[in-house]
Amino acid sequence: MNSARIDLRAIIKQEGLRYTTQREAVWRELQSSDNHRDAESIYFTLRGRSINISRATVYRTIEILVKYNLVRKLDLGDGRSRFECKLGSGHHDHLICTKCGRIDEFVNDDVEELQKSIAAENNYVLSNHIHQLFGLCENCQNEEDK
Amino acid sequence: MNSARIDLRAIIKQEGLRYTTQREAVWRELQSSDNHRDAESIYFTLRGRSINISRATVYRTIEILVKYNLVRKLDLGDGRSRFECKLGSGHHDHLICTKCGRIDEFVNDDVEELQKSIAAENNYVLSNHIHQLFGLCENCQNEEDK
DNA sequence: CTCCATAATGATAATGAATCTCATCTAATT
DNA sequence: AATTAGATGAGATTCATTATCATTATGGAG
Ligand SMILES: [Zn+2]
Ligand SMILES: [Zn+2]
Ligand SMILES: [Zn+2]
Ligand SMILES: [Zn+2]
Repeated sequence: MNSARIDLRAIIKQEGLRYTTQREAVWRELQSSDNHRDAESIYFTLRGRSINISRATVYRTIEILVKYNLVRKLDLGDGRSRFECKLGSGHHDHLICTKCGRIDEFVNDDVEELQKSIAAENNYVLSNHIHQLFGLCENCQNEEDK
Repeated sequence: MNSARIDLRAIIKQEGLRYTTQREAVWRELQSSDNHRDAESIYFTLRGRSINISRATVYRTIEILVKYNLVRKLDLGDGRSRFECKLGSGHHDHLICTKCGRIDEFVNDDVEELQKSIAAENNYVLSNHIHQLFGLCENCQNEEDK
């Protein structure tokens, strides 16, 4: 339910930080809407709801959410960071349509295992990875036929 | 040997473009030095060799090299693009040390096959992918023990 | 070799995402 | 209500990259 909201307040408090309307708004927005949002989009959505917030605060709040592992930061290669709420979904990677920008998610345990062995072979201790597949989604393939 | 240089001249000419000293210099620099160079590094190296070139021309030349598939553009997540000459090495992906910035390369055909099946399952026609593993390299792990 | 059209270059301004500054505001406790 | 330190907003700043445009130089024609 809204355990998520409670989570943020608890974390915020525990760290001696303050639970502000701006922080709550960004967190709710990231939870309730589609994932893979960029900062500008969050900023405009909240402004459109008459919530008083600045770009700087959007960025600062997201930074906190990422720090406390509630939000994942994505670099999809288009110059702006995207963010997705980590509640309610496990680790996944992304398929991105180069034509329409559609983003799909995939989970593949075999690849995850191979990543571990690649790291081991190269004497790396892994912390994270980026795995993104770019191409044409089904819709955009069909439009190519015209 | 220098078939590469000939390649560029041929491509340049074929497109009705002009083979300038700046374009040759950038291409030679990318061929002769370590891979994973950023534009600024190429700019300064060439200036250091008394080659007259501007940042804009470095970027413009790299754009051409990427367009004609001689150079691959990498986004390693640190805010600046890296470039690597595609001659003399097949497709590979990267391991990146988050502490010292070291970059290693890996080739894994099993992963490449899995990428194809993931794309097929999701009805995507793949064009390319980004696969980067981040962690601590061997040296940096040892320094952690201090 | 010289001329010429035009592609290419360089200096600089502009862009855009993200961060920083700092005066002002406000959450949270007393 | 007063207090205080953390949080905010407006605007400046940074940094990589791109755009502008006057000047330069390539490469083909003659
Ligand atoms: Zn599409
Ligand atoms: Zn996702
Ligand atoms: Zn290292
Ligand atoms: Zn490489």
